[in-house]
Amino acid sequence: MNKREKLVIDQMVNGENYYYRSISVDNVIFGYHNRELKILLLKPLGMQRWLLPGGYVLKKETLDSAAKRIVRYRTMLKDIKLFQFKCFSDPQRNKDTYFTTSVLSEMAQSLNVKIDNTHWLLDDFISVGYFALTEFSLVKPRGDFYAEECQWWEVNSLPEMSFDHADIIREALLSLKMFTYHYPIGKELLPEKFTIPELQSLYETILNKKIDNRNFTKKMVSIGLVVKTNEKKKIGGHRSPFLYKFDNERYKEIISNGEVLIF
Amino acid sequence: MNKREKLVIDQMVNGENYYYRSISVDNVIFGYHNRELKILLLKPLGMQRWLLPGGYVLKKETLDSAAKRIVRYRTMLKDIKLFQFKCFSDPQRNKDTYFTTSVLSEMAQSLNVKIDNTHWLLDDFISVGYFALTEFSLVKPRGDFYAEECQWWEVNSLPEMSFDHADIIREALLSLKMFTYHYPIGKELLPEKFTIPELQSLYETILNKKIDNRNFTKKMVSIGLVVKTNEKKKIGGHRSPFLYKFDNERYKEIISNGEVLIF
DNA sequence: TCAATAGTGTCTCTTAGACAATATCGC
DNA sequence: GCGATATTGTCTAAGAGACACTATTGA
Repeated sequence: MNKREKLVIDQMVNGENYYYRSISVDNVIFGYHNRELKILLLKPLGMQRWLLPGGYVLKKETLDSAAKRIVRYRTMLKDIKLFQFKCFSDPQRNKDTYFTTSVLSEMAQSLNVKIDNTHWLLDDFISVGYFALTEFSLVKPRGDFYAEECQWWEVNSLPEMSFDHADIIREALLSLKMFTYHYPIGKELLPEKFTIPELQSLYETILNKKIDNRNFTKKMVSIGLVVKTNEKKKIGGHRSPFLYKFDNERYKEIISNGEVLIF
Repeated sequence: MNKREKLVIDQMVNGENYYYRSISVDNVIFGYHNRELKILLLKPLGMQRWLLPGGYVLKKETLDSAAKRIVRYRTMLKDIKLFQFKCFSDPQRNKDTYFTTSVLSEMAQSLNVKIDNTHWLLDDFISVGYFALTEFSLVKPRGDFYAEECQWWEVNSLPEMSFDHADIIREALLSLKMFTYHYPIGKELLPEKFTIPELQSLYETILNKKIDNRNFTKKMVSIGLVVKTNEKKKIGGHRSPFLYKFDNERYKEIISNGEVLIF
C-alpha cells in the first residue's frame, strides 16, 4: 500500500478530526497549448463522467493553501497562480448519487474501510471554486489509484462532467474573461518566449472574439508589456514570427496599477 | 419566550441537523446618508466589540439565499442587491475566545440550553463574505435579544470589531471599489431623486479620491445614466441643486454590457 | 509559384482630463 | 453683501478602432 492510499484511508476513518465539515475546494486549472485553452480533469475508476481536481480543507490551513496543495499534487508544480472566484452551494449540487453510492463505497471497500450514512464524506458539500493558470508544458498530470485518468481537455470540447463541475468551469471561464479585461495575462500560460500571434490567439480564445492584429500588436508593445527579441520561431510553410518576452517589471506594474486593458 | 428565542434555542439544540457545519455567512451592508457611507453593525449583549450581521446556512438553501435571509431579518428589506465577494478561512479567525467561552455559553445558559466542547457552534467556521447595497432611509435596523444593539456606523469611524470582521469590511470596501469601476452604482444606495453633488460625493467616498465636478457631470449625463428633472432640492444657504433620476433602462444596459466607467 | 501566416502604418473620431468664472440661495 | 455651494464649456492630447497590402517560408 502506498503513501497516497494510506492518506486516503486515514481521511475516511479520521478525516473529520482534521478536515472542515461540508467544505471542499475545486480547481479549474487552465493550460494553453497549440493555441488551445485546456483544463486539467480527472476520472475516478469506474466513473463515466469526469471531475475537476478538488479536495477537502484542513482545519489548520486556509482555503488558498488547500487549493494550492491540491493543485500541486495533481500538477507537481509549486508556483502556480490561483484565484478564488466563486462558491457553489446549490443543495442539488451533491446529488450525483452514483458517486456517493457506488464510487465512494467501492473505494471504501477496496481499501477495507467502513463508511455509513452519517459519514462526513457523505455530507452535502459547499465548494469553493479556484482557477489556476499554468504553463502547459511544465505540468506532469498525475493520476493515482483514485483518479484513474488525469489529463488535459480542450475547453471547447469537454467530456461529460459530474456534479455541477460543468457549471463551475463555465463560471471559471467567465471569471477568467473578466480578469483578462482588467489584468494582463499570458505570463502564467505561455512559455518564456512566445510569438505575438500566439499571445493574440490566447486573448481571442479567452475573450471569445476576434481582435485586429495590427491594433493588438500596437497596444501590447506601446504599453510596454512585451518586448521583441531578435529570434524567430520557425514553424512551417510561411513567414517566421518573431519571439517576444514579457517585461516583468512592467507586467507587475500594470497588475498593481490595475490598468484596464480593453480590446 | 418569543419566536426568535425559540429559533435560537432550536439552533443550539438541533442546528446540526439542518445547518451546514463550519460554514457561515457575513454581510457588509452598505447604506449612504448625509454624504457618508455607512455599514450596519450589531453588538451582542455583554460584548465590547461589534459584529457584522451574519449567520448560518441551511442545508436546503444556497449561500445567496442564506445571506439574503439574514439581511432581510436585520433590515426588514426584501429587495436588496447582494454580492458574494470573498471567503475568509484563516484558521486564526475563530480565535475570539471571549465570544465562544463567554457570550455563547452565557446565552446558552440564559436560554437554558447545554452546549459542550464538541458542539457544532464551537467548530471553526469558514465565512463567506457578502456585501449588500441598500437605501439608508428604507432600513429599520433590528436588534433582538442576541443583538443588543444594531445600528449604522460611518465607514471611516468604525467601532472595534471582533473576529476578523475588520478584515472582512476592508475587503468589502475594496470589492465595492472595484465593482464601482466596472458597473454603475447609486441606484441601490440613493433615493429615487438625488442631486449630482450627492452622487459625486458617493463616488468620491467609495473610490477614495476627488473627481472633477465638470467632468463627472458631463460623463454621467453623456452616457445617459442620469436624467435631469425640473425640480430642485432646497438645502440651505446656497444655490439649489437640480434633482436627477437614474434612467433605469440605460442603467441595466450598462450593467449587462459591462461597460467600464473610469474616473 | 502557391498556400499559409506574419508584419506593418495611417487616419479618424471619441473622450479622458485639465482648467475657472458665474449663478443662487439664505442669512 | 457675504459665505457657501451649484452650474456650466472649451481645449488638448491620447488612444480606440477601422482598414489592406507586402513579406517570408516551405512544399
